[in-house]
Amino acid sequence: MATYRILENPDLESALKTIKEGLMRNHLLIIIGECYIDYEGRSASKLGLGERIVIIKQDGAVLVHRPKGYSPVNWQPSTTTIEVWLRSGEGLSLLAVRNRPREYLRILFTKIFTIIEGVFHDSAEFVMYLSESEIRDIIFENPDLLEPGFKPLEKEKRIGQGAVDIYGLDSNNNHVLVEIKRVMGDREAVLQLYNYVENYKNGVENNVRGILLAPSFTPGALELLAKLKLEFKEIDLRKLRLLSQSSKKKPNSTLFEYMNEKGRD
Amino acid sequence: MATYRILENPDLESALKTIKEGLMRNHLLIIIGECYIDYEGRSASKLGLGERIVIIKQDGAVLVHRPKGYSPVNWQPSTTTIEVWLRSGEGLSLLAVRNRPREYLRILFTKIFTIIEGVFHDSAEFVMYLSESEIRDIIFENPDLLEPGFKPLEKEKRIGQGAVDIYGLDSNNNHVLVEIKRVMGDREAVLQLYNYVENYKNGVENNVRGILLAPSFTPGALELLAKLKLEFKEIDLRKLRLLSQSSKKKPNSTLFEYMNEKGRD
DNA sequence: ATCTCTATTTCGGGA
DNA sequence: TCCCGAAGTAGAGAT
Repeated sequence: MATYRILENPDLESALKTIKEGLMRNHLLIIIGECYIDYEGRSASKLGLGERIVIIKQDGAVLVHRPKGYSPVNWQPSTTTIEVWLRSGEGLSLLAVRNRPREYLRILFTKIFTIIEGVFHDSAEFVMYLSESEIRDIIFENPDLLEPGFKPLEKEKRIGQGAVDIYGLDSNNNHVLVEIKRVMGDREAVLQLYNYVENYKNGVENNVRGILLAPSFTPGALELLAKLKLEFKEIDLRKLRLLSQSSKKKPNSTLFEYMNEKGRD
Repeated sequence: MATYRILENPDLESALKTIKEGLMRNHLLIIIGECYIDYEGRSASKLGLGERIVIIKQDGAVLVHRPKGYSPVNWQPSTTTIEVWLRSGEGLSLLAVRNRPREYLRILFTKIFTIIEGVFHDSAEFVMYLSESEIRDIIFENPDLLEPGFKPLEKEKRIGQGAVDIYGLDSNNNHVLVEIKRVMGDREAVLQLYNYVENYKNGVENNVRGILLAPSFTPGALELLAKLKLEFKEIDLRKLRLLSQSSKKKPNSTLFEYMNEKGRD
């Protein structure tokens, strides 16, 4: 059960004390206040005064969120050291340093509105469906989805420095390299496939086909596929999801299914 | 100035009322509580019961954070509709729907520990230094950094569907296509350059050089560069940063510079 | 430790 | 609007 405390409108000394305690104990900290931010590392940035939410997670990750938008404006992934101190007459200073790559995130709070400090528990399992690797496995088990007579031989076959998703033989014993995309296939995906095919041709054979598998394709991708004499095939994610559900044991009933069954009302 | 309120240990009815008001007024909401989460859209996921921080931003973006890690476990970028209602005997249900792509995020709170609801202001300008486009501009202005006698002619020159960073002529009037990476150059960057060069050759000339500019290169990239007869050159980001600082008017003194000058103590 | 590739990538810019 | 490529991408998996 969560154990935490809330400080409202703390003076900076109390804020400092609370934040220091939280950091020492690897607690979660949510600091809401007015601050400046500077970052220097792989790049560098600065951000003027504004009201923000700063979250320091229990593993030391730091997030700075503005009132809008999905992305944090500044951040630090799980950091080795976070220090905090008072700068008399200016505010409360927080420095988060990451070692590899060496990066510095500095926050200067001029006002702190609220601090939440404590321990939160969350050990639930996170399950994600229909990742690319899952699609690859379904195609491997159901090779006719690619084309009749296709014989898949290897998943993640190393070719050069990379690995093609599926390698196999077609009904005429041509070598087939299959690159799979879970989202719309773009030029980048085509270039990836091209690289595998050229690499494989150089190494071994000449009768090599490259097939890009995706739910849809950008015009640029289709043009490039034609130019590079590569093939493509659309996959129907809905169909794959059904196959996936029928082939493996049903997961425990989810809230989502539950809600779907019951509806909202 | 921020205007907000904090509810501690609200019953679900009060929580519902506060969240509804916050949503109606496009306020920021931070909801800390115990919840289940299901997502369905481009992919699908489920997450069992655990203690989490849910942030609903003033533009409708939704973030669900676990106690650890940089990334939100579930989220919804700025959403069209968020609904919330009570499910008697079960908890408080929140549904965030995005239209393109169509995605559903459902959160069922079984307990709500704390809610923060209010308006926060942040109109400060965010400035980022040494983005790729900035590097491109510096090279364009200082072409000798690439090689003596290089004459840059065009930035972001369209070639096929993409655009090469810099196009120009070398001292022998060869066409030169320059692809710039701010981070370590990898195989993908080489393929990108290769694609531009081939496309340009087909279209026009034969004496076309392709040069990849990056602070460093992966072994795979170097191998591929050799194979495809493309060139590369290392750039020194520190040197570029100095050039950039001296060539353009100094930005206002930043907290970062200030701290550097003064030190921490 | 390094390299490669995925991601519910998100985001911004240009056609 | 779609498409393309950057990002302080982060994170996982393989070598």
